[in-house]
Formats: sequence, C-alpha cells, structure tokens
Amino acid sequence: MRLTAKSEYGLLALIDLAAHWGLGPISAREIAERQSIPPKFLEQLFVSLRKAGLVTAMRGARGGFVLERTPSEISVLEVVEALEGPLKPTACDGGSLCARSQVCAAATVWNRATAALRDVFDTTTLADLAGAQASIDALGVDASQA
Amino acid sequence: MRLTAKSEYGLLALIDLAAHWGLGPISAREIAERQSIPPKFLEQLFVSLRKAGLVTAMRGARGGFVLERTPSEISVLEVVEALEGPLKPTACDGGSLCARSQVCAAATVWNRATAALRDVFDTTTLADLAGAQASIDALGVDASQA
DNA sequence: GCATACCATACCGTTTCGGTAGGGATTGCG
DNA sequence: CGCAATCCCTACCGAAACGGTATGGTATGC
Repeated sequence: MRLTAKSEYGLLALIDLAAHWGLGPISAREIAERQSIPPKFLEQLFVSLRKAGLVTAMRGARGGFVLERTPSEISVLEVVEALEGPLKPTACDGGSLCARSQVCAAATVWNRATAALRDVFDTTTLADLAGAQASIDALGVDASQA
Repeated sequence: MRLTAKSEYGLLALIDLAAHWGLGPISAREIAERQSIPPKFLEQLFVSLRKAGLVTAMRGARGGFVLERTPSEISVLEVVEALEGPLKPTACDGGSLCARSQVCAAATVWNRATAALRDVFDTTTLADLAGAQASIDALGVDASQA
C-alpha cells in the first residue's frame, strides 16, 4: 500500500501509449519528453511493465513499446502492481509484526482499506484515463481560445 | 498514503485503551507488554497522539494515558493522520512532480483512491474495533475450550 | 554500417523507517 | 520526605527504500 513515483510515471506513460494506440511502437524517449519523465528512469519502468506482460517491446531503430492488450483491457491495478509489487496492507503484512496476526481486529481495517484501494484501481482502465485526458486537453484548448 | 508500523502499533495501543475505557490511566509500559510493542517506540507514538488531542497523559507514579473522547467518537482516520500526517495521494501531491498537475487524468485515480481509503478509515471507530477484538478473543477462548 | 532504439547492471546521494539511548520533569505513595 | 514510577524530550543510528544516473551491451531499420 505504498504509491511512489513509479506508479505516477508508469501510469502517465501507459496513458500516453493508450492515447497513441494503433500508431505503431512509441519510443521511451518520446514518451519521456512528452510526459516530463526522466528518460533512464522510464526505461527501468518499462522493463517491469514488459515483464508483467502489459507492453511489448520492439528493439532497434524505429522501435518502441506497444500495449499488449487494448487500453480498455488494462486496469490501473495491473499497472500499479507491476511497478510496486502486490498491493497489500503494508502494516500487518504477515511478517514478524503480526505474530498477533489472525486474531487481530486492527487487521480487518487494513484489509478493508486494501480492498477499497484495489477496487478503485481495478475498475479504472487505461481507456478511461486516456479518454478523460483527451477531454481535459480539449477543454484546455477551448479555454485558451476563449 | 503511506501506512507504516506507526499506524499499526498506534492503532493497537488505542484499541487497548478503548478496551480498558473507564478504568483510569493505563501506562505505556503496560500496553507495550500486552501488545508486544517496543516500549520506547510506543512512547514516541503517544507523544503524537497526545499532541493530536486523542489521548490525555497523566504523569507521575500510577500515571498513564486515557482517551480524550469515548471510543465511539475516535475514528481510525484520526489515529492514522496523527501518526503519519495528512492522508494524501503520495504520488501527485502537488510537488514538482505534478507541474502537469491540475489537468491530469491520472490525478483523478489517485484522488479517488485517497477518498476510498479515507472513507474506510473515517467510518471505523475505536469502539468498533475494541468490540470486534472482544468477540475474537471470546471465540478464541471457546475454541481452546472446545 | 551506423544511428536508433531497447536491455541489463551497477552505483549513488538522500530520505525515511524502525528503534534505541539517556536523561529530565512530575507525581503518587509509603 | 524520599523514592519509584511514569511521562517528556532530544539525539542518535543502522538499514532499507526512493529517485535517479551512468555505462555499456544487443538488436534492428534504413
């Protein structure tokens, strides 16, 4: 249950890929520039995303990354877990901390919290976010024109 | 949105105080032993809890801590925020990371996640947990007797 | 064949985490 | 009165994670 810059950057990158869905491979460098993400850091994130089966890499010149599935079939939960590891309560995660463990009322709160988070992430797809971003951008254009 | 051992220990300690509600001050040492929490670490947590107005300290011999309000009037959210600071999205928290900021579809996910978490914590009180713990303990006794 | 990409690994400064240490101030109790 | 219990405060500390950076290797289109 720890959200770091990895998730932030990684999600931005995949939203970018979703927005350019169907246009062939997009390079990490291009995304890094467009989304203001440190290039080498983004490269590392793509390694994790590829290993998680979310993107396919095309090597060599004119290479880049493509989403493995359609944007509507990739959830934010998959992205977050690919980058941060399994989404668990952090506190009370079965380690030595929770020898009190199973019979612990506090654990129910952490579990409900994790479930709530998981639900939000699981019910949001890259298509949702790419669409929302397009709307925002369109409004931004309107506003600057007004 | 970062839950550490502070929350875990702090919540256990306050559930303990709730369970002994009305019996006068309980010392940190006593709670530390009962809940298997490093004593000096727990002392630090109580400083934060006191400053947040969740407990009152009684100094001197036979001193200890008492809940400021009744257990049903103290939410888990208050405990967590007293110990971890304001519950915010961690990623995209208005810092330099989010110069893209306001017009960012990704931000809506983080905000919804934070809201979901906040809701779980806000709707759970120490009375709920102390009651749940009492039930669990009772069942444990039954089970060992069966 | 060469620039452009991804791939892999290692490193590195800073911050946070989880906890310990050592004392000081206050108070009940005998 | 004295003393033990208790909270209070500050400082410190090793280990881990965070957020990158650096360097080089490997594949591939043109």
